[in-house]
Amino acid sequence: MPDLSIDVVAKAAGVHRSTVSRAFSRPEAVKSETREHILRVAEGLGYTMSPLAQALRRKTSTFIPLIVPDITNPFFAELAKTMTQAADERGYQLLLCVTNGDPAKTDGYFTAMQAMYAPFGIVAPSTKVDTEALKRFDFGHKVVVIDRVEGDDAVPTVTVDSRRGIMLALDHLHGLGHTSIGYVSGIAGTHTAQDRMDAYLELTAQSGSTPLVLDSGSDLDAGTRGAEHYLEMDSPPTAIIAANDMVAFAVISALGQRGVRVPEDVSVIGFDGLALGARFNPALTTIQQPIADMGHIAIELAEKQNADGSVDHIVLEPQLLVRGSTSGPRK
Amino acid sequence: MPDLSIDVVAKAAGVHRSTVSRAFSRPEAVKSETREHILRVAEGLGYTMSPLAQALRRKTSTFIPLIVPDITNPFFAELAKTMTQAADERGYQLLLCVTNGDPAKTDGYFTAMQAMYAPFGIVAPSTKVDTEALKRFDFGHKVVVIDRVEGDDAVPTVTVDSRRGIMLALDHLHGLGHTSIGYVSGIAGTHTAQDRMDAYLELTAQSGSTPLVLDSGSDLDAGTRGAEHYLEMDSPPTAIIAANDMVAFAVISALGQRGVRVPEDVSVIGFDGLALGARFNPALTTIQQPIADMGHIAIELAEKQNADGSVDHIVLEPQLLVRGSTSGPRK
DNA sequence: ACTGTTATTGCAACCGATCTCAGCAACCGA
DNA sequence: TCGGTTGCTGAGATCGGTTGCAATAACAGT
Repeated sequence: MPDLSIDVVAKAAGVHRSTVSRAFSRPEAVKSETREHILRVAEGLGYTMSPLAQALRRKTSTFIPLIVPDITNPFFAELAKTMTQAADERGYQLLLCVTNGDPAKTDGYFTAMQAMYAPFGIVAPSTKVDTEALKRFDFGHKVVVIDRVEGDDAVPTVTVDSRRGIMLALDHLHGLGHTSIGYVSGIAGTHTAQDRMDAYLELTAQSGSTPLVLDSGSDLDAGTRGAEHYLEMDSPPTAIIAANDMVAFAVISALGQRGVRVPEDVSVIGFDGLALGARFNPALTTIQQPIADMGHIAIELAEKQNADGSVDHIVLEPQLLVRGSTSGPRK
Repeated sequence: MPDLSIDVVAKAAGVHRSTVSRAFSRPEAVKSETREHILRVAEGLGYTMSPLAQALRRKTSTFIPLIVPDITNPFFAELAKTMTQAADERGYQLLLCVTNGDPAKTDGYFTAMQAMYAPFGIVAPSTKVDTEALKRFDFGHKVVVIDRVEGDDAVPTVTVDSRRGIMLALDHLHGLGHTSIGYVSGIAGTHTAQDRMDAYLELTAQSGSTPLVLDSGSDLDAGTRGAEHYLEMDSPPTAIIAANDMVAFAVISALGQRGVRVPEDVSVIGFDGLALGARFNPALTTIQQPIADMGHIAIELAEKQNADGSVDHIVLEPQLLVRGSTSGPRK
C-alpha cells in the first residue's frame, strides 16, 4: 500500500493539494467539475483522509468519548450501542471509556479527550456529577450528562422522568390490586437513583400507604439482602419495585432460591426496559426508558451546544412495559 | 488554557523542542539532569503530549479497535470490559466498534483503523472470519481474532477449547444421571459455534446416545423454538445444553412461560460463564470461559506479533461452574 | 476597451510532535 | 598536544492535512 497522502492524490489529479483538501471538506469552494474529477481519482486510489492530520490542524476531531462506569451493565451496553450508531451516522467515532466507578479514571479520560480535540463527550455517571470538576476541563470541550445534575447550569443533560416512571409502576401495581408495595434500591450515587427512591417514598406516602424500603444498598447484592429482608417480615409486601432491571433480576433470583415465586407469590417490577428482561424467567415487567432516543438526543444536544451555545435539559417519558413478572396479589 | 505545545515547554525550560521530545519518549538519550528539569517544568505547566501529533509523525498510535458484533451481548460486554482494562494498563485506548454483524461496517472500521495508525486490532467475530479480507488490510496492521480461523495461518487467535467444554457439560449431566441430553444452538456463523455443536454431536454419539438438536437457528428466538420443540416431543430429553448463556436464558424463559420448570422438570446448562448467570432464575450452571484472560492474552498476542512476528494460537481451558439450573433427572 | 467584481486555484505557513544529521564539548590514550 | 571516540543538544525536514492570502481567469457593466 503505497502511502496514500493527499499529495499523491493531488499529483494524480493534476491539482494542488489544497484543492484536494477543499474538494473533500468544503465542496462548494471548488468547481464541481474539478471536484468530481478529484473525487473520482481519490476513489480509484482508495484514498481516505487521515482523521489524525485533520484533527491536528483543525483543532477539533471526530472522536467522541463515552464515559460509562461499567459496560457490563446492560443498561450502559444498550446505551453504548445506540450511541455508536448515532455517532457514526454523523461521522463521529465513539471512544468507549470504562471507569469502573473510579473518578480518577474519569479525570484521566477527560484530559485525554482534551488532548485529542474531542468536540464533546458523553458521560453516563455512577455518582453525582461534580459540575465543578467538569468545568475544569471545559475549555472548549463540552460534555453532556446522562443524568440530572444539581444546579441545572452549564451542562446539558438528558434523563427520563423518574417520578413519572415510579408513578407508572405504582399505578400498574395498584391496578392489579396491590396495596403493600416494597422497594429495593440497589443503586445509589446518581441523581437518578435518588430521584427514583424519593418518588417512591413520596408517592407511596401520598397514597396513604407506608413506604417499605427493603434495601437501599448500592451493589447488586442488594437483591439478596432485599430478598432476605422480605423473608423475615411478618407481613411482607405483595409487590416489589426495583430501582432498575438488574436489581430486579437479582431480587427474583434470590427470591427464587428461597422458594418464593414470581409473580405467584410476589410481583416484581423493574426499571430500565432492558431487552434482556424479555428473556428473563419470568419475563420482566418494567418501566422502559427510551434508551435509543437518549443516545441520539445526547449527541444532538452536544452538537447544538457547540453550534449555538444553548444548554438544554431534556426529560424523556418512560413507558410501562407489562410482561410476566407482575400479577394480582395472592389472596 | 494557553495552548500547550511542546514548544512552550521547550521555551520555559530553556531547551530545544527536540530535547523535550526526547525527555519524554527516549529518556536515556538525555542527560538525567536536563531531563528531570524538563519533566518538572512540564509537570508544572500541566503539559501532556498530543497523541495525535505523535501518531501522525510516528506512524503508529495507541488506538486499538475492538470490533464486536453486538456490545449488548453480555459476552462481548465482558470482553470489552477486560480489554479496556488490559488496554489502558499498557497505555492503549480501546476504540469500541460495533458492527451489528454487518461485514461492510467491519471493512469500514478496518480502513479507519488503518488511517489512525492503530498498531493492531482485535476482532470478536459473529461470522467465520474471512482471512483473505483481513489480509487486504494487513499492511503493517495486525489483527488478533477471538475465534478459531480456518487454515490456521497468519492471524493469531485466542479461543477456549469448545470440545473440552462440551465434554465437561456432558460429564456433569451424566454424573447427575441424565442420559437423554438435547442441544440448542442459537448461535451460528463462528467457528466456535460450529465447534461446540460438532463436539456435542460427536461426543453424544460416542457415548451411545442419539444426538438431539432442538434448534440450530442463529438468533435468540432459538430459545423459544427449542422450547416448543421440547414440548412437542413424546419423550423429551431430561437435560439441555445451550450453546451459550444467552440462549440458555432464552430457553429457560420460554420453558418457564409454558410451565416447565428448571431444574425440576429439565436441567439446563449454558456456555460462557457470564456474571449475569449468577443472577438468573435459577442461577445458571454453565461452562465458564476465562474471559478476562482472553482479553489480556489477545493484547499480548498482538504485541508479541508486532515485536517478533510470531503468530500464536492460544487455546484456553474452560471450567465447569455448577449453579442452580441442573439437578438429577426427574423420575 | 477598461475597470470592478466574483469564482477558482496555487502558495506557503502552520498544527504538535519525531527523527536524522550535524555541531560541540568533554574525555581517552599515546 | 592531537586525532578519535562518546554524550548531549540544536537545526530543520517531515508526517498529512487546513487555511488565509495572493494570483489568475472569467464575467459584467458602462
